[in-house]
Amino acid sequence: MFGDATRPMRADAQRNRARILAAAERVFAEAGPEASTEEVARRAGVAIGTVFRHFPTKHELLRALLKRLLRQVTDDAAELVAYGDPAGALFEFFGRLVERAAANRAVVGLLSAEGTDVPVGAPLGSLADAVGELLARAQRAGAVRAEIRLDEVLALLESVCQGALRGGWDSDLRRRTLAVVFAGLRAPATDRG
Amino acid sequence: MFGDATRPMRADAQRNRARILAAAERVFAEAGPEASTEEVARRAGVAIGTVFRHFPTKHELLRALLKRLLRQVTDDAAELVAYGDPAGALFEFFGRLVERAAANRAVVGLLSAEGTDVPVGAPLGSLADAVGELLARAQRAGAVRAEIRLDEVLALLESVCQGALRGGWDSDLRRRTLAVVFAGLRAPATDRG
Amino acid sequence: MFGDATRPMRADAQRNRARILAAAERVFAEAGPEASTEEVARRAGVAIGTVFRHFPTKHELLRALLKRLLRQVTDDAAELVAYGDPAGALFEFFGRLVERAAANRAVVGLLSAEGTDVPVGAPLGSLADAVGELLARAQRAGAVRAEIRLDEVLALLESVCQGALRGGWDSDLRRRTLAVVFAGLRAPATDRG
Amino acid sequence: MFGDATRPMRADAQRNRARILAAAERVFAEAGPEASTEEVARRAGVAIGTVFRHFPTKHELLRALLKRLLRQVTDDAAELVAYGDPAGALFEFFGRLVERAAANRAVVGLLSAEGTDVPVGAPLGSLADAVGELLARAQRAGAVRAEIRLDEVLALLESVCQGALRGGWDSDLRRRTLAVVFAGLRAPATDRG
DNA sequence: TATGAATGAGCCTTCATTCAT
DNA sequence: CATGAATGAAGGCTCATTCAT
Repeated sequence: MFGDATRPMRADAQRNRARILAAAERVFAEAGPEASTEEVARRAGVAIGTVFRHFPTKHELLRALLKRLLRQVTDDAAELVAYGDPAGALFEFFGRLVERAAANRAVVGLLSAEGTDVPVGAPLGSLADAVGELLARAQRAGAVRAEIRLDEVLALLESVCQGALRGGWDSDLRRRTLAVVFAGLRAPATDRG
Repeated sequence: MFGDATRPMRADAQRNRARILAAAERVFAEAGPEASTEEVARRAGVAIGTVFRHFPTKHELLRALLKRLLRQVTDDAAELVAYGDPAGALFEFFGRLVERAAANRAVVGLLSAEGTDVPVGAPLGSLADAVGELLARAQRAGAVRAEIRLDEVLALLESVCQGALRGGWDSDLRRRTLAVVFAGLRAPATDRG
Repeated sequence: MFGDATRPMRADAQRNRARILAAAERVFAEAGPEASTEEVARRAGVAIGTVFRHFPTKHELLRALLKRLLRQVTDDAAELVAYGDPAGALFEFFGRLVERAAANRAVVGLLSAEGTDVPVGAPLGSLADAVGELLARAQRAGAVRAEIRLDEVLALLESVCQGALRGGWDSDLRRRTLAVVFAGLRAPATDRG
Repeated sequence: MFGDATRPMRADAQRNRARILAAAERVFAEAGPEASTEEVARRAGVAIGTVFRHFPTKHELLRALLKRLLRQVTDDAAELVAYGDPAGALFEFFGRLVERAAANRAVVGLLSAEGTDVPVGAPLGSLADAVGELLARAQRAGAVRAEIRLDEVLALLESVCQGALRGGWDSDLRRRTLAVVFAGLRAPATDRG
């Protein structure tokens, strides 16, 4: 009657919620957002109804996943803004994100949120902001050419993530591919494209 | 049952086959491979049965499409090998392909054939060969750094195609994004990534 | 397991049972028997499990509701038998019941119990008895034609309840519709009542 | 290319469409609109896909059924307007409709279209018009009291249909119940309801 | 006893594929 | 050969009912 208004989630429910998210992450990472909710349930070891109790819609499940991922990624960027060396931080972030994308199809949907029907909304803006900050610092530190703009950096980010995901690159190829992109961002004044 | 082994395809059958491929190209270009086969039939102006008579499986239809596309693209590259100026040909090819991909979701599946469940097989090799030739010439002409290898060029190609497709870039963004990649391939000695 | 056979229900249990019935009445009155049990629980302010502890089946819950309603209605009739004026009591009862039905979808299921899969059983008999008594008195008082039999009165009762419920009649239409029925029951030229 | 634009439906398709409608009529007549489409398919002896090919939505199936029914009923009324004797036509129509409703739950939904989420639209107006015409003629012929209005006639119609459906009346009870209603419509001037 | 999470059968709908016409 | 109707396996989602807490 009185006491805490919203009780903490029951232990088993919390466990299941976590399991479902974990399963969903794996499933969608592997098969993309077309993967069936039933498969998620199977992988999580719960009945289909349980998935829908926690996420009333497949859409919501995806959103939850994407938001979590987005938060992680944004935090990653923010952390590099705070502590990283200005010159390398952008490149470091690039590398981390691409690596993550290679293992997680969902990351990719994240970056092309506009094209998906699973909009992540405002949080996506914060990622752009964070990357913008990394870019600005790198430029002030002279590590990236001044005329580079945020939108092409984001475009490159998205591209390489997509590529890494689809292409099944090994870590060496990933390194060399990124090296080219970094060289493109860094090169002093040679661009006569 | 008896008589000549393989008759040449009847005229109307051949016309239908072509129409179906054309329709499929448009449909999959617009809506991706998830588009329904029925829609392809509708657009081709034939009945669904006809589609399945020519391509016993949706899979096969996609394969046929991809092969055709691959051939076109490969021809494009070969032509540039033959007539283009060595220094700019690779970049020109890059630009053309990305542009095509932006308008054709199928092109993208093409380049990440390995990762998809629609393998294109050998023909993919010829594209790689042609691009390899373009790369070698560009490098001999001093337009691309010597240490760049074919696989990262292909990786970049695929990446930017994916990005252009998913991101819905306008032509300006496309130009600037490619400029960075080209700078990365070209830049003299700055790469210490 | 051991000890006294049937303990009187615990106070809080009894309170819950009442709350559930009240909530169910409101819910089913508004949304019909298709309304979800969960909604009943929500409205009653109890957990779904509690509903099923008191009524092991949705079916049983409906039966309980209908029986209660039936008792109320029957009491209504009995009261009119005892105190009402013979000539008008049947019509008064008719009017009250129809009004009730217009606001309570469940009442309707009640009267067509035979046709529903929620049989109310014996209690329905008492209603018929009470209405029979009202009819007999009205006939003795010369207010209703002698050849009218109980079953058609019940049939009319049910009909108009159904109609009022489904049709969403306003009170004026209800009055005029009942007027026709009453005119039909009343003796042709004898009515001076 | 030229020739008839819209070919007549293939024989088997037409047979199936008819079977589905027939099955649907039976199923919904028995179990109401909540009955499952799967059950309709089963009863029609076709696969579920076939039902949805003919009626892309359960809703559409219901609409088709209701419209057909409505047309039949309206035709019935129109015919009585044209050929029937003014005095008896309204009562004859009443009787026919109630009889039909007793065997068909759908008829009932038809009359309470407002309350359903399967609106039949304009056609419902024509039924009201036709009944209005029957009423006007009956009144001019002196067979029905002048102060009776169309809406209470429709209300009674709906009520008795509902009642007949739900109550499972036999033909004798139906006759006697209707007799009361007719008496109410006809009785000279006694109404003091 | 009460709670509310878990279950799983069942519903509507889509779509690749088959087959009678 | 072409047609297009029929098939039936999924897929997303709901809800009565059960059972661990």
